[in-house]
Amino acid sequence: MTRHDSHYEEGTRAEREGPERASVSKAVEDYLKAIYKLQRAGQVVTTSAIAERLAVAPPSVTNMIKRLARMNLVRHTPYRGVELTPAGEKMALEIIRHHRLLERYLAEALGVPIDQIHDEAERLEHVLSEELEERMDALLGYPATDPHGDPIPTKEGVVATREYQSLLNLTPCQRAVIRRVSDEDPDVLRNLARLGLLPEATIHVLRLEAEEGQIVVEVGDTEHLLPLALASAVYVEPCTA
Amino acid sequence: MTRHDSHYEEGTRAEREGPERASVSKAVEDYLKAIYKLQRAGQVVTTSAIAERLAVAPPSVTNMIKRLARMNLVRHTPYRGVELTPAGEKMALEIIRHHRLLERYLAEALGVPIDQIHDEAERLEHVLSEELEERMDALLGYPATDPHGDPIPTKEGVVATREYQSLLNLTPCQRAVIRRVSDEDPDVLRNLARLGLLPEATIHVLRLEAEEGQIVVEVGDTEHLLPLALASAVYVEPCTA
DNA sequence: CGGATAATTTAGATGGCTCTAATTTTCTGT
DNA sequence: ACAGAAAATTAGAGCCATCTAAATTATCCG
Ligand SMILES: [Mn+2]
Ligand SMILES: [Mn+2]
Ligand SMILES: [Mn+2]
Ligand SMILES: [Mn+2]
Repeated sequence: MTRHDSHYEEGTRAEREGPERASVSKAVEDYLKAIYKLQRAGQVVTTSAIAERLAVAPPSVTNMIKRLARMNLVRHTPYRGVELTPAGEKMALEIIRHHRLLERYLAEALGVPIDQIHDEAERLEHVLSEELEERMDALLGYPATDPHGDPIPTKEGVVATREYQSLLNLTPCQRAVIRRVSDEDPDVLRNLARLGLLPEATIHVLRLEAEEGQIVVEVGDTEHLLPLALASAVYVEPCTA
Repeated sequence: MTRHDSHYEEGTRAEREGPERASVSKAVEDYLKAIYKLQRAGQVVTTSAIAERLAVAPPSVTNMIKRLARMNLVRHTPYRGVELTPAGEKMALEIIRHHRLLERYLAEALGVPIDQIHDEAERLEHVLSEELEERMDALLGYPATDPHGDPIPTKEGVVATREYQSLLNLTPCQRAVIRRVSDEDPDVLRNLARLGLLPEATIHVLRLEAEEGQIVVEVGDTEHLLPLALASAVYVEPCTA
């Protein structure tokens, strides 16, 4: 064979991995992330909790757990649940860092609406290189949180967790700064964004209309009737002054 | 079971595909792109050519070709080669569009060096949403080419192919504008970038030193001895004036 | 033309990730 | 303490994408 040195333009480059991090599949990364989130939410992490979160069947989870255990990313006690090893936690935090940094980048640099950034980041997080991560981070000025107010773990895997209280706990006449909004439901998020109820905004609780299931708040100069469904997605830090 | 509506933050969203384009795997996309490139380079597209380009074994290619044929993305004549169907070509162009748009975005918006943009784009191209594609395109002002000078196919799948002549064909004293540089070899690319020999640059050929295997060119105000290895990667449009 | 050689395909296997159905273990309530 | 329910695992299967070794088909050349 005359080995004509492959003339390609955008084909796959020859393998030359270098001293990169252990490359794992998107599936593995998603499981680690799910386990991390469940673990951090308290309680022991069960097979069914993972299955529900990832929308897969329980046997798929058992199967994957065994693989993760073989890779020393989780510790598994059969019938009892899993726990991330330090290596597993490190990897989970790396992906979460990617996710939140991407969310911020998408919102800030590309103007993607806040209710769409999650899904975009969900796909991009698995293919973000360290190089690009660093560039985005620098370009954004090394942000501490994503647009939902969740902390961005550092490159070293340190995450500054802070608990804020629900807007529902505020009493009339109180002022507070929004610190976090739940990124669970895109619809809720879209509505919060429409009302300007996003992290860093200052709000003023005018009155509670519990019977009617709503709260009257002032944002900027306008009053809003806030249904509880929306209010419960907002976490705040009361003004001390 | 009490179906507690899954409280997740960044887990996989429930399936609600909508009227998206037929989602195919990264592998399928890579094969289509490879076939497109080979097809456009003339001749019939053989199993071994694809295998070499994608760095996989020939039986893997045969296997995938059958799958692509079943999906009506290629036409396969056993032992004779493959050809993209219109649907297959459309998909190939879509990925190439992603790739080149991403290259441009990475270079322009994130300052990624030109010799690194290819590999980054290679991973990102498979997860770029139409939404993001549109935003990047707009932000860049709807560019016609990528940083290597290759045309970016339109959303409709139209690609403006132009052939330029090699810098090697120029005669002494001729002036020309660089229109394209080969993106084959990152090292070559890095060296070209260092000398300012990138698309849109104007060069002036001072003399050919064929025996010594180099060309003396002027870029901006400085002279460079250009080894043939570099010169052969540069394609130009001679100045008519 | 026909044999050697090269290209391609077939055969058979593997790993990753998923599923359903069946089984086993754990939990819970009386 | 134990029966029934719930949760987890095992068993068995499938699809995707890859591999090596063997068989088949095409090409090339004397
Ligand atoms: Mn990273
Ligand atoms: Mn977030
Ligand atoms: Mn697209
Ligand atoms: Mn390019």
